[in-house]
Amino acid sequence: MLSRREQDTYDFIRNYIGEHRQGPLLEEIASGLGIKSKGVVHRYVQTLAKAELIELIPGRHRGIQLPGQEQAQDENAAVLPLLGRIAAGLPIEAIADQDELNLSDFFMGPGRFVLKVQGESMIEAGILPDDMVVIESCITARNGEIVVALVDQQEATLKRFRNNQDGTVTLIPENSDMRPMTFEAHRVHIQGVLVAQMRSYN
Amino acid sequence: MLSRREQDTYDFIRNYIGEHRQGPLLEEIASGLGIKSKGVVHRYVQTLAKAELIELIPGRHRGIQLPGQEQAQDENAAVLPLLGRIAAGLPIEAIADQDELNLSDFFMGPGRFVLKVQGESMIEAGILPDDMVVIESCITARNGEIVVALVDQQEATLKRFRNNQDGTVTLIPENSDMRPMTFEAHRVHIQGVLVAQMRSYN
DNA sequence: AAGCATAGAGAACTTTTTGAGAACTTTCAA
DNA sequence: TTGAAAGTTCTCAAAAAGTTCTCTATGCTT
Repeated sequence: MLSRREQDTYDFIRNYIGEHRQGPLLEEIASGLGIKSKGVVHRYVQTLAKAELIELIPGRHRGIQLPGQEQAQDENAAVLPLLGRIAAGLPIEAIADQDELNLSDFFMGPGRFVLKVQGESMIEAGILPDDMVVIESCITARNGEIVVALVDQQEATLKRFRNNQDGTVTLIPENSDMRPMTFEAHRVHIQGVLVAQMRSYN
Repeated sequence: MLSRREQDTYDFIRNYIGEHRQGPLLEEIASGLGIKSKGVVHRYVQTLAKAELIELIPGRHRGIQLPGQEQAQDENAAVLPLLGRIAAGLPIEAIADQDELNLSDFFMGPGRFVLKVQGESMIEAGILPDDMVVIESCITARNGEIVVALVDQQEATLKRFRNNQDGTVTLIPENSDMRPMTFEAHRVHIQGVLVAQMRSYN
């Protein structure tokens, strides 16, 4: 847990980098926080680095970075820093460990493609309009999987899949305003199963 | 990471090549930057070459080039085929056009990191437990944005943000079972804003 | 009162960054 | 071919910035 001034220092650094695209000098932090001694700031910066909230290149002028920055300007290895777990319900723990999330591992695979979602039929499964869904091409699905299905060779839809074992299958929307639909199995062609989903807030 | 004068040198070179379609002399760079010693410029140029920001032919007069286009497209760009739109509500159109979705464009950016969601407080915004959220580090947010906020320097939570303009801010969970919480502004530190979300079904 | 954590000042020191310039080698065009 | 022009390699130095100290002060807890 950070003290008040450590938090101030952290906020200043992020603000500065957001504005200037480079790390601040210790003396810039000092004057920004109304501190006269860069030795004091150095102490705070070291604490932040130890908490892995920032990364720093020792000795280097302006050698303060935000985690993950170096990858961003490095190559386009699609890797993001994985900082920890965030409580979306009861607050649990603050930002902590250090790891990496490789986007390729997360999304890529043979026979996969992306579709953009229209409509709200899967909204209760957390799939919203304009989300992108990653589909792995295959022609069979297990019960409960979310699939892209073509009905009567005409309409591709994203639904939860159930095989009724009696020659019919049911496509279930995750939206209480909509009804599941049951078809004879031969009318329904599976195009693929949902393996991932992504959304951009821009 | 470049120092100030290294950056100046790089800017000058790119400017020069853009204008003259050939590399500058060391002495042209020197006079352009107000440096009297070409030895100094040589040192900067070597640094830029080591960082692969420029390419140079040793010894050659005007032997400074910008990196060729060959590195522009690279081998493991995380790209998935984008096949089209899928109807999650009423079935609309079948798989159609051909395009690409670049994962880097979708997710990457300076100062971004990933957190794993715990709890169900944002479930009605389509953010489920175990989803990964991409956060862009910043310390301010606009009303309505979803933010990672630290309350009393203890608890990092994902909530929708509202500034009440009276010295208080409200953090709003997207879950009708939970109540919005209002705090004095100084108790709440924004860690970043939500820019993307992803989920894997494995 | 003693001990501890936080906060700040400032001095002394080290390292990085920047610059000058001399001496040398290579390139290139007359 | 050859000499001026340009690139390369040094050394020296100073300014700027980071690092490491010690000292002081103020609360808070025990």
